[in-house]
Amino acid sequence: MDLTTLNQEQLAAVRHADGPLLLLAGAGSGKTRVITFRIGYLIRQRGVLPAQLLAVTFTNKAAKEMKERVEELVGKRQCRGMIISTFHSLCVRILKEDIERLGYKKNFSIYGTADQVRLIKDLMQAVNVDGKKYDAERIQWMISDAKNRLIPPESYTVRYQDEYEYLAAEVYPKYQKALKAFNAIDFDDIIMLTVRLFREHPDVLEKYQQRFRYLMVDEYQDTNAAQYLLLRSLAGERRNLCVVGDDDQSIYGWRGADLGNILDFEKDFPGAAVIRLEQNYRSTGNILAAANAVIGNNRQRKEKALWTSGDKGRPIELVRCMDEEDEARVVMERIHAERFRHELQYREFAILYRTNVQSRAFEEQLRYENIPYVLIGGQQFFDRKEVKDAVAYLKVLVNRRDEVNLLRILNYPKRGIGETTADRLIRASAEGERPLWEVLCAAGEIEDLGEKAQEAVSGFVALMERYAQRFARTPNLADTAREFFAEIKLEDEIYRGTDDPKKARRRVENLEEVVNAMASYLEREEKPSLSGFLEKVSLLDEDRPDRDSKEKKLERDAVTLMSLHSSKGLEYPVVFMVGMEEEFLPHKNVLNQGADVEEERRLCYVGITRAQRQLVLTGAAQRKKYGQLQPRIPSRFLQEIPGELLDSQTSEGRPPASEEEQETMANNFFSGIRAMLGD
DNA sequence: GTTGCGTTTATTTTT
DNA sequence: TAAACGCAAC
Repeated sequence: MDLTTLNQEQLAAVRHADGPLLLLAGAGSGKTRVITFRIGYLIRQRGVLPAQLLAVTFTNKAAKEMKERVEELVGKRQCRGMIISTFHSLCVRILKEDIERLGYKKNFSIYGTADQVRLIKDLMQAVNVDGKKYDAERIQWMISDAKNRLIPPESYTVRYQDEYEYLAAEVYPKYQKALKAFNAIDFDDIIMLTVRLFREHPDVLEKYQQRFRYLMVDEYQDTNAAQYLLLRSLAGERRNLCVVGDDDQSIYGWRGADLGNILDFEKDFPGAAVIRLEQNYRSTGNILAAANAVIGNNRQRKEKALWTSGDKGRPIELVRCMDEEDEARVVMERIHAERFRHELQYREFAILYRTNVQSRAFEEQLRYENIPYVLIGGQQFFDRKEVKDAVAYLKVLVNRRDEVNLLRILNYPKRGIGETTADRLIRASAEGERPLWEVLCAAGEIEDLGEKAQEAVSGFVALMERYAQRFARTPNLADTAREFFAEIKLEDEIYRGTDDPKKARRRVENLEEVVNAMASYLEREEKPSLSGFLEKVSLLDEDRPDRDSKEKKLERDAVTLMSLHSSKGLEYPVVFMVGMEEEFLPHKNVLNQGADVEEERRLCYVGITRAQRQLVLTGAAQRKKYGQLQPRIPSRFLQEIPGELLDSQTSEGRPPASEEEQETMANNFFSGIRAMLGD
């Protein structure tokens, strides 16, 4: 650990051990390095025990990376007991320990958005009088928003008087009650319940305050009210809280992140030291100048400017294209040309866009040109129906009170428990105020159930009980799961229910991937359990297994495609920011709602600062939308970049066999040959 | 319980 | 344009 490699500010931050510290770290200022050095410094120089350290991040990826870097710095042995995790994993851990104090059982289910929406739909059906269809997702969003602001059901008040608010006010308490009856918690509860646990049971809080002597938080600008309170409680009197963040990179306001947390840190923690890291080690001068110019238009921010001791680099390219197809082609041409001229690998390119749907045109073109790529985000693996079905079975095995998932699998695959039977069971459950599972177990006692139905139900109960026991006994979870899915014939059901055989094949593969994910979980984990696996799945704590997973492990050389949001924290030698048009960036919805354009500008800033050497901005003059051509207007943020930094071009549409195109074709030819040779 | 057809509706970002 | 949904007919 060589402290002399740090600049003055970085060194000051590393050496600040006790008391609150606000580290304002601009993009590319070596922030992660400072955090890891600081952890190392505390352990090595200050004799802090690893178990007394807690570092919190937002994404599993960031947590994993930080952990690896610390281990590399101070040695794996010195890291034993140190916790570096996301807010959500940390809180699940805490809840696993003491949630019984709040009246839940330890085998609680974690509900993701899809589960939540399903439950809310059911509840709305029960409430709904006028037969009008309301958007359950919107209600889900409103409840989530309330939870992020720590508003419990009983305190939810209608402020704007729109019909959705009234509906939310009605549904929210029922929703929360149902969750508890199902022994389930949703994503927002993970944080909110932990805060409540600490507040209502000071002895529990004290336990953790005793343990965690030094707290560190990355991406502090993204914390919401609940997370803020959590940190505050944990920091306690000792106030050894070091937060790292950049108000200019706050892009999760829509998820309840409160920019006030970072802007008011000095007020919340009087006497806090403030250190700014403004020297940038990532990008060229031109790129930084553009970034500074754009973000300078925001009013709500702490004044700062990135600078570099390096040179200006190449100008930023701005390419005006005809339409989305043309845009994709332009990007491909650039990739080929850059790769050729500067001997770059595919993995050194990233294509960034505002919305996930924009990836499509690029994917098509990349596939057409045989360029390998990885797509980050988009349709989540665990959101696919077949995956959710499989996971639902496992969830019910662990927690039989989980009725959302119980109802999901009750008659899937078909086992003779039709709608009428299900309705009768549900009614019996409601009338007797007993959990649905108990009713199922006692199906024989329900008179209005036919003999056949009774048999079907008890068969299902027996099946679940049998496998619950097997899972509890065997260490070989993956094999048991495979057998389980085979026995209930999930695969057959997929083939039957999918007309396109190709799609069916895909889905079956996805089902297999669930078992594979479980197998790799078993390898990694010291004391594996079914509920442990489900926890990882719910928190998306695994590299998402998709059909590329094997190759991906070999660090495939591929172009990266992702949203601007997912790009935060990453860097690439060449970055394409595509779709630089009004209504994309800033996004249409933001404009309509008259909401915060500043957050969109920050998003733009995040994108620009991902680029190390070369930044290419593209936009289309027209674009197909819902099958119709629409004229497009260049993004207002482009005008905020000083003209002298830009090299503006117009794509020539399709020039008949230009030099560049010939080069493209030649490259395609060669990459085709390489592909044939198995390169 | 399923299939097929016509109609509607899109509209952001994710732990 | 495309996917998702509802409804009617099997």
